[in-house]
Amino acid sequence: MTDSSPTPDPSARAQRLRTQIRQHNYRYYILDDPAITDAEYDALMVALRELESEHPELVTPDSPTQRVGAPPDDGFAKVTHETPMLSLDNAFDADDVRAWGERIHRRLAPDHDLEAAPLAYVAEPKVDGLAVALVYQNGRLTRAATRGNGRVGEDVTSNVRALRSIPLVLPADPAALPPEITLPERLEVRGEIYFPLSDFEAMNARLEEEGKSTYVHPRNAAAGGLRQLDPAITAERPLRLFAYAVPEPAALGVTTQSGLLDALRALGLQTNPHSRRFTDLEALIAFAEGWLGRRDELDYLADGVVIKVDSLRWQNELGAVSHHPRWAVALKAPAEETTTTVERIEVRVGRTGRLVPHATLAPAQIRGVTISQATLHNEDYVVERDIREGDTVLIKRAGDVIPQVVRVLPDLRPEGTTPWTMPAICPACGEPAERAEEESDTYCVNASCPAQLQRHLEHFVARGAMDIDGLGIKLVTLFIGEGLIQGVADLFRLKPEDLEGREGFGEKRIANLMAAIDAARDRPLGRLLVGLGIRHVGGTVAGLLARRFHSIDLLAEADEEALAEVDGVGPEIASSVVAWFELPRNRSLVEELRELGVRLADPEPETRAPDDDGPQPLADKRIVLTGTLPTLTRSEARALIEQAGGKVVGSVSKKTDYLLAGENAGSKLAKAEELEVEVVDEAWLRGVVGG
DNA sequence: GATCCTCGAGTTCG
DNA sequence: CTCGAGGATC
Repeated sequence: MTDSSPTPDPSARAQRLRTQIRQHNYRYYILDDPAITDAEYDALMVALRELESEHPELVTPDSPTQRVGAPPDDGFAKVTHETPMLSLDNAFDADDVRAWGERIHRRLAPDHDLEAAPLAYVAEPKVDGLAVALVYQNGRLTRAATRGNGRVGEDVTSNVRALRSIPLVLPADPAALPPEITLPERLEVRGEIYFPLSDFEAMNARLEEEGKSTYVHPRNAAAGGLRQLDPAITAERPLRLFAYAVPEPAALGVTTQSGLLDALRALGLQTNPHSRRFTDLEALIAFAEGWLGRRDELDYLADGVVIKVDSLRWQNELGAVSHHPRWAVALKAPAEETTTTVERIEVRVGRTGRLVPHATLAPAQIRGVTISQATLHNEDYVVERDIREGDTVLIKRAGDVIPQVVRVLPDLRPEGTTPWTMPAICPACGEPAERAEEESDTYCVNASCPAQLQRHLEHFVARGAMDIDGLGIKLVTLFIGEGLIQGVADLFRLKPEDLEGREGFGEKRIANLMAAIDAARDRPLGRLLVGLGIRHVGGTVAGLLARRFHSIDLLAEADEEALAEVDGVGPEIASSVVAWFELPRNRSLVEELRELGVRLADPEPETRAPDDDGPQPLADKRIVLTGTLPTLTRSEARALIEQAGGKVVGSVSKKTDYLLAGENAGSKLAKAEELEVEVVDEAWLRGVVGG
């Protein structure tokens, strides 16, 4: 065996074994050049384990034997990502990529001579796996979290620690680390965890042999593996990671995406071996399209090719919109399509009264998932494609998720079909339906339409609105069916006696439900406004209105002009709000809710006038943010500014009052100086807002 | 008037 | 996730 000369000192011997094992992991996973057989590797592990069990005091938390720790006891803790994990903008063909290239050139051109220093890009196949964020503190893996919704993910540290392909310690091989790369105290690495296809097939073959059920999709198997409550099971799945991003790359001493990938590799993390740098976008497109056609040569599922601007400085200047960076785009592989037949087209009624045509399909498989329904959106969608009952249609899963009818195959149309038409009446209540001239949607305008009422109640109790725990679609349906409730106000009139003696309603459940309804009386105004279902008023707009008006009475009195003064509210939303409060039935609903003890106002700080948010030192000031601030994130700075009455705008112009600049400020700083805009820093902001 | 971005609403399957 | 449409900005 490799460790053939045991030293008398167990501590030194343990050290040596650990180093050997780490090096073999590194060779196996990163260099793809194993120096020993699996059996030899296992023997090293056995030796280390024996040594550690004889000398428990020698066990260190980062020892390879400690990968599988205690299973988490209940579920997974939530982790908030300090820098949100954004998704990628999609391109569906080469022209979309060209348009993206032109957009970023247009954005950078005013401030830079792009002729002299052409943009470079980095492209690599896009792995269809699970995005994760790994945190290394002083080189030790201390936390691993899933992407989740981008802002909050799940803590899967103990599971990720169980994966041999992910180093517990960085650098994995100090000798291979070039001197110019510095390991910061805290390093967050982002990447994609995936199930290699060869291993996936082997696992399925084994499961089948054992008579167990197999996995349909490698991503599900990888996700299932990561979310095992028992990390020992995770350890059996040979999941791998491609690292591709670091939220704060400056700390690593790199200036480009390609340099970042080199650094990650030098630290011992695997990166996509097919990553390539281009200065010619056309050459890159050829490369990307090449991979789209040869996806099956890869040992992982790829759903496209990721393209990024190479320069981190330019990435920084391009910035991001709310859910994707401007400096990257994913050229998506065409979604897998298949054919099926339309069994029926029916029309459903949404809570707004919108009539939505819907196709029931003969069940069809796409990538192992059975599709049996698809939305047809609106009248135009069906009529333009001339989709009829009985038709054979091409379907796909848009974004690999939402079933979509792409087009009809007219040659396969049976005899005797008739074109589909939007019904003139609401299928639920039979009242006439209306479609405004310039709109694509048809509405049932009957305010007492039972379908709308049902949807409305479901919405009222849902998360995001009044959030009544334990009250969902099922109970709403039951309560309406039994005549217990006819509108949202009736929810607050429910008494325990109404439910007693019903099947499934024990004492405990009734008490819980009553408590949940009671708790809903005290929701913030914004949530109540969401629940009321005013057209164009969702979570965001409701929050804006609540912040400005504080109470439903003041909101009800506001005219269109006053409403449109709120940033984010224009004429459409304003008129929709006014129209809602003009209806007598809505006014009386508000009165009923008031009598039933539902809170209709947000508490105001004592010293405040109704339309004052406290001191407004930055009232009407327009401020641009640039660079990295010492302690505040961009969104925190934005929140502070807005709280003080200021407005954060995207680009420097004559109308800008201040430029709030941090480190690595780029063109905005130059522009501000040119336009003689006052440049300020974080300390100034804290001073002004009294922070 | 064009362009970019954000928001609301409805959406499927496991 | 996708669609359509509203709003901000230049």
